[in-house]
Amino acid sequence: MGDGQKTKRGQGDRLAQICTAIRRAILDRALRPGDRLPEDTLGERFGASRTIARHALGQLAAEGLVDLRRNRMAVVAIPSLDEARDIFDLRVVLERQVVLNLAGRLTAQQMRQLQALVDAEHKARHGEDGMSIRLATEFHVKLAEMTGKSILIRYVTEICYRAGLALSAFGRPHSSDCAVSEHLDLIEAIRTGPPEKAADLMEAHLEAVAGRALLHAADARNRDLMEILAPYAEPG
Amino acid sequence: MGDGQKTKRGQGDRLAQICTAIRRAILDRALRPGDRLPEDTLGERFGASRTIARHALGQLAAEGLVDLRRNRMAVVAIPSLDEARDIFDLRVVLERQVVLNLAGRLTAQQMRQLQALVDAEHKARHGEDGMSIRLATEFHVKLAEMTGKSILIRYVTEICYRAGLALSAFGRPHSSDCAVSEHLDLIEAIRTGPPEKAADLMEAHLEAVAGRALLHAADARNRDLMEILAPYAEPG
DNA sequence: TCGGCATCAATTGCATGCACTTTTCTTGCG
DNA sequence: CGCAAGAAAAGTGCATGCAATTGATGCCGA
Repeated sequence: MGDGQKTKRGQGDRLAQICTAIRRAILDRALRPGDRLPEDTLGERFGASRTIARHALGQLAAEGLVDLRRNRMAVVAIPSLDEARDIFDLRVVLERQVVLNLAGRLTAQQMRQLQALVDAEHKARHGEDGMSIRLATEFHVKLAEMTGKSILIRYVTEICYRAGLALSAFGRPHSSDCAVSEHLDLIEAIRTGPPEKAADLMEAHLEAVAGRALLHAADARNRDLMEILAPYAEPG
Repeated sequence: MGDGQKTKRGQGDRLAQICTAIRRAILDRALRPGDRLPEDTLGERFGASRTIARHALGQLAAEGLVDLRRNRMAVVAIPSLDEARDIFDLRVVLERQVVLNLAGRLTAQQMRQLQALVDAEHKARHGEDGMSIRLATEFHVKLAEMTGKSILIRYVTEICYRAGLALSAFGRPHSSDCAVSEHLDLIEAIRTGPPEKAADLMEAHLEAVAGRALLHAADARNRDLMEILAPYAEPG
């Protein structure tokens, strides 16, 4: 064992490896909407052949993180503003469910885990902005995982990543996307509060995030060309 | 044009073709939980190589319809009773959203489309039971599509298929899984009623379906071995 | 200088081949 | 007669090769 460097080690799942790497890169804004993802490059980077990279891109496309058009190079998905809104709308619904499932049932150990994640967020707050989306997402995903319901976990995880992508597309770079204190309040509400109240807090939290990021997004960028030109289309 | 039979025609997407074929087969109960899905056979059946079949299986696994374990043959997923319950729980939440989106906004044409689907269900009612799940599912999926929200559409579609699989695993063969009249009531409620009321009706409808199928499922089959043997474990 | 067109490098789509793993069948033994 | 060990068959995991498509480059005429 402890052999050289590549041939037999993580052999297990380079596919999953590629997927998670790309997901993380998207949350970190290292990959931004529209960025190209050539199969060769991907495969080469991870010591796999195009076959694997291709398969990974297929999975990511199924998750809505990658756009895959025939005979064209794969690109990181470019969410429209409407899609972004729909994503956050549904995210609210799903995460409300998470909170309803969890309210009043957190074990001490789970509390500790969540606390640790929030601490990490707090520390990273002093660093660059890029990591904040990822850490915030990890918090929300961990919450979902605590429900133990695999379907809910999968959907929440997926939609959190897509929301992160939307934030990357529309959020202002320096906006504090997920206020750390809000996560703390959330934990407290889930631990003590009545389920409905905790769920409402989650809803408010997510609305706040979406609001901060998307409210005036149309002013800032990515507007449809039609929309941009509309005012200029009047005769005279 | 009008060439022979295979080489250049549907070339476009044999992958999607395989996926939809398997999905339909699952809803029709032609494929049942645990059925084997060898790559070769699949590819051969659809005039594609294993590469494509493999990719298709990957997609279906991502949707939760197929179980994919390393070096083992793919099988149609075998939902546990808990999973089945979680699926229906989340399905209720998602389809409530669909109804809330649609309530009071159906166009005349949309009404006609839904009516047509219910008619088809009514006709098939006289035929064998197998088709009823698929037609009922098509009704629910069509409703989701009418929201125009791609994320909602994707999740509802997926969860409907998984629910169909759960029904296939636990539902009694002769149970009328989706009462046709309930779908009619649903349409009416969505057209006229206040959103919340329509959503409640959808919830009641789905609870009824799940209840009919899953309530006593544990009595009928698929019990855990531990559970089965528990009464016999007493000493003496 | 600019737009259209041919050529070419880069890239995807897919099948096939080979190594390895699992499953099934067979055969010999208790 | 059952059953376990081993051999053969079937199947998966993955890389690579080749044809087809695309996007870019450069050329030429206006």
